[in-house]
Amino acid sequence: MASRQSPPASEELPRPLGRPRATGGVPIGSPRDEIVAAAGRLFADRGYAQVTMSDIARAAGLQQSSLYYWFRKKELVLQATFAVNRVPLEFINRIGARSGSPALKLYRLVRFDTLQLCRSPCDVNELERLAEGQPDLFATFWEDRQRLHDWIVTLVGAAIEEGQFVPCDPDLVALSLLSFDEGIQKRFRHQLQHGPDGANAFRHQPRAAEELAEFAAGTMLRALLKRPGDLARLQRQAATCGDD
Amino acid sequence: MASRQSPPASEELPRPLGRPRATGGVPIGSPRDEIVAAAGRLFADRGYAQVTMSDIARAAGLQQSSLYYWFRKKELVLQATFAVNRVPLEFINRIGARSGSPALKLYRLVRFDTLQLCRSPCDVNELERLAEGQPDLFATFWEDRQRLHDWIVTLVGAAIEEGQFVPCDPDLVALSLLSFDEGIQKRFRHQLQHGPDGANAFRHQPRAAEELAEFAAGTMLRALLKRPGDLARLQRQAATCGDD
DNA sequence: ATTATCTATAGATCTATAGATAATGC
DNA sequence: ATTATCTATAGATCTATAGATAATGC
Repeated sequence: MASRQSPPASEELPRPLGRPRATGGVPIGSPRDEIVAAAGRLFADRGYAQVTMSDIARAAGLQQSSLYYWFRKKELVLQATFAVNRVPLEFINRIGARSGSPALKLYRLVRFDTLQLCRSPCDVNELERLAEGQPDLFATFWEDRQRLHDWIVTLVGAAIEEGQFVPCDPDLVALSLLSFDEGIQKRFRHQLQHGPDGANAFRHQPRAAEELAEFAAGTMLRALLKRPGDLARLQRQAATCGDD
Repeated sequence: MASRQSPPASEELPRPLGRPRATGGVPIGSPRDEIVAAAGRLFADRGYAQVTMSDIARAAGLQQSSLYYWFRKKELVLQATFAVNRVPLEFINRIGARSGSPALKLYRLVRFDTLQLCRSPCDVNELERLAEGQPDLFATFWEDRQRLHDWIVTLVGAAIEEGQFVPCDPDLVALSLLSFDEGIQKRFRHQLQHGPDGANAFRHQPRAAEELAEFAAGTMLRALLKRPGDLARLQRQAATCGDD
């Protein structure tokens, strides 16, 4: 466990294998991880389609074609950026396993999903478009999302059953919740992409992802609860055992 | 007013000016309108970026380069498809002028906006991305959207003032409402783009734009109303004087 | 002469591949 | 020998322009 992770910091880095980079730079960790990190930042900044392999290479200190040593296709870079933060489903299971009413679980779920979408490297709408052409590459992402949908349907059904929610169509609610999260995510990104100065930026106050996630969950739950007054208690419960 | 719009249908169409088309086809109305209509269908189908000038030309019965006689740039085609259904702001003014509580107006607004986004030729997210690079071309679209945002802020503020809504941040509400509409719109489109068979399509029941719009407005209003029981009356009021 | 089309192609932009090269490891 | 880079470039795909051409209108 306490294996030598690195030699004393004062010593010189051991020269890595292979031909040295033209930039003279030396990768700190694994070159692959550095590429993925750089790509993630660029995708989040400009959107996948607007980022070229040249951009990624430059950001990672490589020539364009050297990227192909690590990733055979551009889509594989994106895939890798998603593999990095693939906690969602695990987290969903954790929420599911914990105690609490269906409403509380739903609150946590919406909050978490919004937050997670805001933080992931690329706009879910863009991923969707890419996934159309490459069903296999992004299969896990869509499976996760589908499972989330199905689980929301279950939770909403249970909450109606228990009389906690007003009667409604669970499938329609699930679709709406996810749409809401995705819509919020998009606004959050857009706000980042232009900054407060841009003439094209929407003029609304800048919002933190946490604030948006909390508000989204609160709004949706209030709409669903038979007694909206219960929301405050729900929010206290969701806050006490901090999950994210 | 009763000017001859066309000769009796049985007669031959008068040959239009210019070199005949290679396909032999003859435009029914204005070639420009036909191009815009064809482009609108294609954009809605596949998304703007996935449609090339060749695609549009073929759909309109022309060679690719002939398009440039009518539209100097691809973006201008998109702009024209939006000019076609540019009712939104006018409609918003109509809602504003009519009688009714702020809550009722907001209900109508959300419903209308969702419907309008679902029906417009291209995904609002995609338009957003394009508008970044071409601020001037799509200025009116963004102005409309911004005005919508500002007006929602006003309405929400008024509803809080009157004690109809629970206390909340009007700017955050406006941002959320528009995000919701845009998210719903995206799902609606995706459902269309793949049909019920596609392996990548989200497995939720297919929904009509009207149903989604009604549900979105209802959900959001219920979340905001101090007495959620008022929603039913609101919906009756919104239904009686059919606006769309 | 004017209009609306055509054919042909320049030019830009990316992805991806081929093959050379400069390190280390054994 | 292996590894990881480099340079150079083929190939694909689109947008947009240049200039020819085939109609009608006057």
